Amino acid sequence: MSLKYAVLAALLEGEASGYDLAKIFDVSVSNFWAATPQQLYRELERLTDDGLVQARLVAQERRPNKRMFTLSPTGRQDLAEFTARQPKPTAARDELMVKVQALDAGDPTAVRAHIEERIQWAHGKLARYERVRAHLLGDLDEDTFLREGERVGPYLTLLRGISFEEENLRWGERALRILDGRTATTDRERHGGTA
Amino acid sequence: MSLKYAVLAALLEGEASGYDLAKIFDVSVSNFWAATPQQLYRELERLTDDGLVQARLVAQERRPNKRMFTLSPTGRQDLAEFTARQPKPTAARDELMVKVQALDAGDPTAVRAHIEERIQWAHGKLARYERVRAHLLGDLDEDTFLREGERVGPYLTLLRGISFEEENLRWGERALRILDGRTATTDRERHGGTA
DNA sequence: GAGGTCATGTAACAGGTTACATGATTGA
DNA sequence: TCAATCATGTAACCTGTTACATGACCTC
Repeated sequence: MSLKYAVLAALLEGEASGYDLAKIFDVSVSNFWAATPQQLYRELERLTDDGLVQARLVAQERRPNKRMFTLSPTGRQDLAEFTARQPKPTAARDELMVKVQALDAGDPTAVRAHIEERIQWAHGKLARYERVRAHLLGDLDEDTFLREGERVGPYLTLLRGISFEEENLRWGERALRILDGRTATTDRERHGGTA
Repeated sequence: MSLKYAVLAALLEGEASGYDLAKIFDVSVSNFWAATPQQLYRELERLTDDGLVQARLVAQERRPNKRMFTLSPTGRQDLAEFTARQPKPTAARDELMVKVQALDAGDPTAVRAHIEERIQWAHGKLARYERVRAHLLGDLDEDTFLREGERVGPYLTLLRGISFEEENLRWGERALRILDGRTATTDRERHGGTA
């Protein structure tokens, strides 16, 4: 049900094609709501049928035709009412953590490598977030933007995305140190100790 | 597909009924994999059919009968192989953030109230996590446990859950200050300023 | 000429959500 | 007596995932 509103909220930025939305979801919305392009196309179909978005066909030369979608007044109002309703609690789905949970009965070396990949991933995400942040701020400094900017919503969700990835980094580094501390112990036990 | 392994990983703690698992998911596993009781019952059915868990019926007096589930050797091996495979990236689903994203076109007062509720929720989760942490540590201090404890996996995922909720708290407080700064500005503009 | 981007879509299946149902026991 | 706890389950529906298909362009 919330994918619907995530799409409507994304369309607050302006007219977009399904393809555009897929990219927007990939770089920013995915921090709080993940969706595949297929989900988006299906959802846009429904939103158009229900009159919450307006679609117009744009013919292109040398490119396939595309459909551009805009929030309709009904859609905007539906979205506004949604913001007033009480949200459901966060539902996390992190496969890495399932592997970490089972680490001791599994393959600790492989899980260690997965954690390292997560750290690299977080670095990449943070770099992209910094570009999104600069774009949102435009030529304002942060304080001015937060006091007077027209739309702080996207900035607030971005801040949450940034702190999430920073925590991934901190947690990951700590987890690696902990795991290394354990193999070190095993090594000392095996070889007779070097403390 | 990962719910399967989240259940198997939870059964590493020992034999449990569907009802027990629902509680375990509620207090700890839900940080990285949320599931309703109905999902768990269905999954346990499948895991039993596939021989990854063993079920035994326990007749009770004054209580409905229950089925207790244990990891089978096959299940344990399947879980170990799972830990070695590369995890999919995290998929976030946070309805509050959808509302925050649309805040400027919605009901900022209501969204502010949702953020306050999220803060309260985070306080509650943190309190419960501290109890889980004390339980995991037993009578060891943290360093010793991390070096020599038999199962650090659940402790590592717990640390991630704790830092997630602490970030919710920090983000929420900051978001409230930002929103208040904006209504204050509007008030000054309306009434002629008090700076 | 191989792989990436633009741009959309179908179909089949797997997984998640919600509502409902049962029924005894225990504690406020 | 009301609500919560223990304990499981069915059915219907809605969402999410994966594989596949099309086809022209652009860059290496």
